[in-house]
Amino acid sequence: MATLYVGNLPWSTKAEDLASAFEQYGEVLSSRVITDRETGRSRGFGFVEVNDTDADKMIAALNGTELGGRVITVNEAKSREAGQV
DNA sequence: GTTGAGCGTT
Repeated sequence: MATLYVGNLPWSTKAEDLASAFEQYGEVLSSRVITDRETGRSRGFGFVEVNDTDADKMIAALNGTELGGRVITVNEAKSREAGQV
């Protein structure tokens, strides 16, 4: 699988919003929106785990598109932990 | 009741 970084999200975006948007273009395994640790508010970005086979076309399909009224950024995420090799 | 570049959590 592959992890996608999704940035420039509106504050109101939730993990399920990412999932429903990405599911249209490929297989979404998991989705997560990063929220502030202390306030619990959205940080305006998140991550979506997708099938590696679909990752490339999903980035191309969703990067620069509109979600929740804002144009989002989609890239392959840098893994903080396992997933590399 | 806010903000706006950036890469999270066991």
